[in-house]
Amino acid sequence: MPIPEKSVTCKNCLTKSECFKELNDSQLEMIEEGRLEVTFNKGEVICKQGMLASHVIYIRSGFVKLYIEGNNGKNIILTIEKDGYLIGLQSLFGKNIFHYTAVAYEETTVCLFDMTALSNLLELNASFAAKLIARLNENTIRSYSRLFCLTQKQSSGRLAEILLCLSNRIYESPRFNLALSRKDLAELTVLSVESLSRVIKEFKEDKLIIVDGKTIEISDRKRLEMICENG
Amino acid sequence: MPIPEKSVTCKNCLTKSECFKELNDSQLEMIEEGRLEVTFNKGEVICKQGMLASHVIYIRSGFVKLYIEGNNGKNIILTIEKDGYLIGLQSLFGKNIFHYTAVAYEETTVCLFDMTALSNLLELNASFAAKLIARLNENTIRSYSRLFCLTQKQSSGRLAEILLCLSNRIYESPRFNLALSRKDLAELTVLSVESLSRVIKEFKEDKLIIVDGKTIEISDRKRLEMICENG
DNA sequence: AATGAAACATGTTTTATATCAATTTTCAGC
DNA sequence: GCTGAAAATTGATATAAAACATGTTTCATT
Repeated sequence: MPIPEKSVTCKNCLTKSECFKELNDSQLEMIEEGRLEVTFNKGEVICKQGMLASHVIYIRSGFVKLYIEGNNGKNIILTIEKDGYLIGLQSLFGKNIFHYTAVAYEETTVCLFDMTALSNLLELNASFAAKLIARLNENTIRSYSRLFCLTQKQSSGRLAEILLCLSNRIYESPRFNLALSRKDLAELTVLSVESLSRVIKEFKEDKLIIVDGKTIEISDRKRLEMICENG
Repeated sequence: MPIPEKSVTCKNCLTKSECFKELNDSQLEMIEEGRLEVTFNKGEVICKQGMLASHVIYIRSGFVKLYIEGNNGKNIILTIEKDGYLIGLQSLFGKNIFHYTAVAYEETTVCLFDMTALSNLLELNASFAAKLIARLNENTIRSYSRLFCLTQKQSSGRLAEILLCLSNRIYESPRFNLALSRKDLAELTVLSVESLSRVIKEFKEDKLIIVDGKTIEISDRKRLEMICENG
C-alpha cells in the first residue's frame, strides 16, 4: 500500500473522492487551504463522539470502524469503511459535533477539510451538493439494512452478512487477510466472542468458508448468500 | 384536526415544511406545478418499498410508520413520523426507488412533489439544499440511535425509549391517546406481543406509567428516562 | 342486551444466545 | 526454540425473550 506523499495537493490527488471530482480547480484550492493530513496507527481514535466536528475527515488509505458509544461500554458499530469515505458528513448543517467515534482498524491516513469551507462549496457548486447528498443517502440506506440485519436475523445470518460485506465492499475479493480479531467480528455481528466462534466453526464444517489463520476464503458464496437472505 | 382544503397552494400553505420556507414564490410555483394531494385511511400503504420513487411525499397531517420489508414477513420499523416529514428524500440522487414502505397509522393527508422538480430546486437554491441536508442528517442520526437502542438495550429499555419518543416527538405531551395497538408497539420495540404486554404490566406496577384504555400517561418521567438510559 | 371476533393478558415451555469456566492455540519477545 | 500473555476455542450453565396455550377483556354488529 503506497503511502501518499505530503506534497500531493487536492488538485493533483489521484485518490480523490468521487464528490471532489465535481470541483473545479479554484474550488479545489478552497478546500486545499487549511487542509490537514494525518496518519493514525491501528487502534487510534480518529474522531470522538461528542467532540466538535470542525472538519470532515476523508479516508485516504486505511480501514476504520464508526461506532456509537453508550453507557457501560455498550457500543454499536454503525459501519466499517475504507479509503474514499467521508467521516462527519452527518454533522453538516446540524448540531456541530461528531455523532460517532471512528477508530482505525489498521494504519490509516486521512485528510481533514474545514467543515465551513465545505458548506460554502455546497452553495457554489450544485453538482457537488448532489453528489454529497447521494453519498449521505447511500450511507443511510446501508444503515437501514444493518438495522434490519441486526434485529431480524439470528447469529448465522448476521455473520453471513458481515462476511459478504467484507468480501464485497471492503476487501473486494472472495479471499482476504482479515485485519479483524474475533472480538472485532463479534462487535460487528453483535454476538459474544464465544457465540461467534461457534458460528464460524459451523460455517467451516458446512464448507461455506475456509479459514487459515487470519485468512478467510468464501468457498460457497451462493449458500452464504442464502443464509444471509433467510437467516 | 382540521383537514386542509384542496384549494390551498404551496404559496399560502400554513403547514409548510421548514425546508420549503427557504423557497421564494417562483420556486414555490415550480413545486406547486404537478403537485398532488391525497388522503390515506388508517392502515393504507402510502409508498411501497421497491416502487419507483417519482415523488417525494410530504406529510401534511397524520401519523405514519416507515418500515423495511424482509423475507417471511420480517419487517423492521425504521421510524414513526407525523406532519412535516418528507418521505422518500433518501431516494434523491440515488437509486430511484423507495427504500422502505410507509403505512398510515391513522387518516393521513399528503402532498406529492415531483422528485425531479425538487432536485432542480436544489440546484437553484443553496439554502434549500442546506435545509434538506440538515433534515436528512437529522433522520440519519435518529436511525443510528434506534440501531443502538434495539441492539444494546433489553425489553424495558426499548419500551421506555419508545414511550418517551411518542410523548416527546410525536404527541408532544406526557399524556396521549395511543393510536397504536399492542401489535404496533411490539413491532416498534421489536418484542413479541406477549413480552411487550409483560413489560407494560411491569411499568404499570412500578408506577412509571398510568394506562387507562388507549390512554397512556407517563407518570414518572425521570425514572423512565433512567431505564431508557441504562436498560 | 346478546354474540362473535379481535385484542390483550397471563401462565408454561422452549430456544437462542450470553455468561462462566476451562483448555488450546497463536504469537511476540527474549 | 522457549515462555508467557493474549486470543481463540470448546463445554457447561444461565437467562431473556420467543413461542405456545389458554383465559379474559374490549368492542363492533346485530
